[in-house]
This record gives sequence, structure tokens and C-alpha cells, in this order.
Amino acid sequence: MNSLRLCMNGNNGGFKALWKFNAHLPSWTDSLKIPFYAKAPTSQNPFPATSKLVLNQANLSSLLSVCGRDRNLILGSSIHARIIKQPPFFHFDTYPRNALFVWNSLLSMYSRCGELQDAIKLFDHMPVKDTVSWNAIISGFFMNMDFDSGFRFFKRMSESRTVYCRFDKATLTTMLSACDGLEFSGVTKMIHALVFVGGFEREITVGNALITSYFKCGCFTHGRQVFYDMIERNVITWTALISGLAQNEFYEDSLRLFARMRGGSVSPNVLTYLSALMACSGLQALVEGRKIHGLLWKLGMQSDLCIESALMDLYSKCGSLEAAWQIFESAEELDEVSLTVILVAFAQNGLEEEAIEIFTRMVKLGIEVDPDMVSAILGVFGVETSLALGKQIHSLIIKKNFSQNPFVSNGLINMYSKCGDLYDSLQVFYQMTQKNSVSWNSVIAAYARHGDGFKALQFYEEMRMEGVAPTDITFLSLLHACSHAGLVEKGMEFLESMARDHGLSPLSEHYACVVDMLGRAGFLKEAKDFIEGLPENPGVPVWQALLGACGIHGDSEMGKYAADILFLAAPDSPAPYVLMANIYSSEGKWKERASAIKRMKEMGVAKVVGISWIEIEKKVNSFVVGDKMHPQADIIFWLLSGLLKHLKDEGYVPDKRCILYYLDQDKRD
DNA sequence: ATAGGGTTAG
Repeated sequence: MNSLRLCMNGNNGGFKALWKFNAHLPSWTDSLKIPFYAKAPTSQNPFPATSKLVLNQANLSSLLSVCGRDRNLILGSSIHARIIKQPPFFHFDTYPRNALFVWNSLLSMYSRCGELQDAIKLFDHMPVKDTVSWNAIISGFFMNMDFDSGFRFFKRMSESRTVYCRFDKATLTTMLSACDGLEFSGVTKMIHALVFVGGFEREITVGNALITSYFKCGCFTHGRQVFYDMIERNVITWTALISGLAQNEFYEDSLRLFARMRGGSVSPNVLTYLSALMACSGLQALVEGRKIHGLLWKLGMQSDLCIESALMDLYSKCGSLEAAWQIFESAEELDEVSLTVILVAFAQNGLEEEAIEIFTRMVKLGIEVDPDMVSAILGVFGVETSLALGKQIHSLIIKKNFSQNPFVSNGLINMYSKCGDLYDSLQVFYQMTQKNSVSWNSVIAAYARHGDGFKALQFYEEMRMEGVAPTDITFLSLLHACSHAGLVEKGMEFLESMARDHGLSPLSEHYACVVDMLGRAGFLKEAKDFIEGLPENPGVPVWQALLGACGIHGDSEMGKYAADILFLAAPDSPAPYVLMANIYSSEGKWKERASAIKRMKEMGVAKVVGISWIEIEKKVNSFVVGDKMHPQADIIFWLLSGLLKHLKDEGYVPDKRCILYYLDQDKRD
């Protein structure tokens, strides 16, 4: 056999894999060593029993299905050889029905083992085919990500007029599962139509596949409708919708449905609980999440590895690193996912350095890291982190051969640009063979971050030329770039184009960017009008942007207007107090400034201190305002005052309008 | 036919 030889000589395991397989061979496969025995068949008894074991079509097909499941091509193709050598029981010209049954099993075995060339050969040689044959080969293509061939064969199947080759519910679910990889909904809708044509609308598996497929391609309303129209639902139906909703950020809906399910007759399974936990993470719903945690204890599912990861993620997203750590410590087993969760838990809770420290130690200990873990750790860079360390991780990526993973490459682009190395950031970008929207967004953001707004816009043009569809984040970066480059008109154009040309509805973050842009450029009145002209209540970030702009331009009247709205909308936020204090001090209104600070203290709101840092010889040195903690503080301040003198000699006038509020009045000059 | 972690803006 061709494929057998290929497998033995190939570099994918070779004899080692064969040995490993033999060690795990179930004992009943010893029967293969017994040659086929059979008395001459009669029409009443085509497979007469003998004293020796006979492999009939049922034995063979279950054997072959095991080979397919375990991707055991060696055993599978040896069975194929025996089938060929044993005429006439499985030959089409003598026993066509038996032959079809067994050949379909063979076809499925080759498909599952990924040997599509052999499967096609077999398929073309079959004088008779039925629905099962077509299903086997089509699903083989999809399992091997060859979508083109899969669809081509489906088309061929539909065109064949044979009654035995009509599609069935398995064909449709196979086709639907292939849609998971597609971003457009056309195929799903077409298959949905075929469901009615074939009369499969009451089939529970078909309904389940439709829900999943619609959610994967973004047709959420259709997916929900299928669920509601279904007459009968099982755990999978419920879980498909609950997880689909959670994965697409419809967290509340997901939890509502979960509650409804618990009130009904179908019990959730582990996957349902996982999806519900995911929804809780998304909402940072600690109370609801704890309830599910308790429930899982009662059911004895709390030590499932996946459940543990989901719970750790939940607690971490809710700000409780301790709770996440507790689960991590008591876990009997760890894997790449749970390790990633705990790394991200540190990073998300302000312990970026510790996250990197743990990662470094893991690598030193020889723990296997995977691309997902690496991209997670790259996301940590940018806050008080070292470019030298980032480069070490880059070399690890090259060593591990993860460079082709888009998440990893995109992570690298961002790591370099956030650490100030725009050149290497671009190097990574240009070396990527498959750039996706995130890659382009990252480069646009990189230029915006480095203050080159024009270059950012230029990359957007290139992105369009390459036919990559922009996302809402593309527009956030663009608006940002416009804001910093003072390109107000261009920015307003982008805001319009977003909805008009790309069907993206602006979020409150986009409006905040626009307000920031208008405000920075001095169009405070326009910014306020813009906010008030918005269809919905714009939310906290928008007003914060206006207030920030008022700070820049020293407009206390409008600033107060914005701050009053913010005091109500976000009483915990220190921003409006600090910004108002700054505005007052720029106008010399010391009393008002003092009362703003007093109010902030009364409300128990604390300002987060800004940090500056610089990397010198692989060591990151960080500073806060007035910081004298550094061992070389004396020299640093001496140098600073010298620099300031130079600046003043060159004609530099410090901007005292926004001088920080904690300074005493006499120090302001 | 259903499942846990990862990259982009501030």
C-alpha cells in the first residue's frame, strides 16, 4: 500500500510510532493474525460460522472505525489489504451490498487518518456509492481543512441524480460544521434552506448544528430563532446557545438562558457550566459566579481541570487574585491553559513583573509552553517592562518555531512598539505571511503611539488596498491618531465612514475619542454640541474626554458642567476631582481648587499615581512624582535641575496651568 | 451537534 509505505518512511514518527501503537493494541485485535476462514457462502447464509473467528462486515467496520478514531493508518491499511485479498465477500461484482458497507468504512478510515489522496482513489474506484460514501469523503476534507474540495464534492453530490446519494441529516451537519471556519453566513443560510427541502427541521442534531454555525458566522438572531423554533431540545441544544451567547459577549442573555435551563427538565453538563462561568467572567459577576462554584462543589465537578481554569479566570477578572491563586495551588493537575490563566491573573491585577517572573521561571524549569501562553505573556509588556526581556522571549519564540502563529506575531508587534522599539515592531509585521486585522490595527496603533498620525493613516490606506476589513478597534486607533495629529476633519470623516462603509456602529469609546480630538484642537463648544447631539446617553468616558479638554484649555465653566455629570455618573472615579482641581489652579481659583480636593478626600476616592520608567542595562528603574527612593536620587535631582536651567536659558517657559494640586502655593513659581 | 487560556484602542 502506498500510504502504508509513506507512513513507515515518513518523518512523522516512523517506527517509533508503530512500536508505541503496538504496545497499546487491544487484545481483541489479535484476531487479525488469524487468517480469514469461511465456508462457501450460500444465499441464506453469506457468512457462515466456523470454528475460527470470521471477520464479517460488522466486525470489519467497527475495527475500521476504531482505526479512524485513533488515526491508526497502519492497522487500517493492513485491513484494507486483507479485504482485497479475500474475494468474493466484499467485492462489488459479487456482493455489492456488503461491499458498499465495508468500503464506506474504509473510506471513512482513510478520511479520518487524513489520507485524502487514498480516500479519493478509493472513492473513484467504487462502482456504487451512497449517501454514507459521500458523507465520509466530504467530512474528510473538512477535517483536513480542505474546504474547497469539501464544497466541490458536496456540489457533485447534489448534482448526482441517484436516489441513494441524496443528502441526509449527517450531510447537513457535516456541512454546517465546516461553516465554523468561514466568516460569512451564506453557506449556513443555504444549508438551512436545505434542511427544509430535505424535511429535517425536526432533527435535533441538525438544529444544534445550525445554532452553532449561525453563532460562529455572526448571525446571532438567526441562531436564537432556530433555538426557539425547535420542538425538542437536549443538553447540547441548550449548551450550544448558552456558550454561543457567552462567546459573543451576550453575557446577560447567556446567564438568563442558563437560569431558564436550570428551571427546566434538561440538566446542564460540564460544558454548560463552563459556558455559564465564562459569562460570569465577562460580566465580572462575582456573586453569580460564586453560586455556580458552590453548585459545582455539590456536584463534585469542582476539581475538573477545565472548570478550575474557568473559575480561576472568573476570580481573576473580578479582581480577586487570591481566590484564583487558591484554586491554582490546590489543583491536582496543571496544563498550558491553567498556567496561562494564572499568568494573566497576575498581569490583570497589577502584578505584571511577577507574571513575567513566573513565566521566566517556568521556562527555566523546562515546563512546556505553547503559543497561546507566549502570546499571553507578550500582552503583559508595556507596563514597567524591559525590552531586553521581550527580546529574550522573541528568541524563545523562534526556537520553539511559534513565529507563524498570528497571535504570537501580533503580540510581538505590540511588545516591541510598547517598549519603544518601532523598528523591530515593523520588522515583525513585514515578516508575517498572514496578516489579519489585528496585525494592521497593531501597526496603526504603533504609529499613533509614536506620534506619527500621518503614517498611521497611510497604513490604513494600505490595509484597505490589501482587502482587510477594518474593525471597531481600527477606528479607535485611527481616531486616536487624528486626535494627536490635529486632523479633526479627517477624524470626523472616519467616524462617518465607520457606519456608512463598514456597517460598524460607533461605541461610546469612539465618541470619547472624537470628543478628545475636538477638545484638544480647541473646539470645546463643538465637542459639547457633539455629545448632546448623540442619539443615546454617551457614558462616562465621553464626559471624561470633554473634561480633559477643558483642562487643557482652562475652561472652568464647561469643565464644571462636565464634572457635575461625572460626579453623579461615576462617584468612585478620582478623575473629575483631579481635573477640576487642575483647571481651578490654572485660573488661580485656589479656594475652589481646595474644595475639589476636599470633596475627593471626603468621598474616599484615591488618585492613582502616574509612574515613569526607564530601562538601563536590563534593569527597569521606575519613578513617581517627587520620588526620592532611588539609590542615586541625589545625582538624578542634581542633573534634573541642571537640565531645567539649560531649558530656561533656551527660552523654555514651564506650563503652570496644570500644575499638580499637591504643591504648596508658594512653590508654584 | 456543546467546552477552559491568548494578540489590537485607553
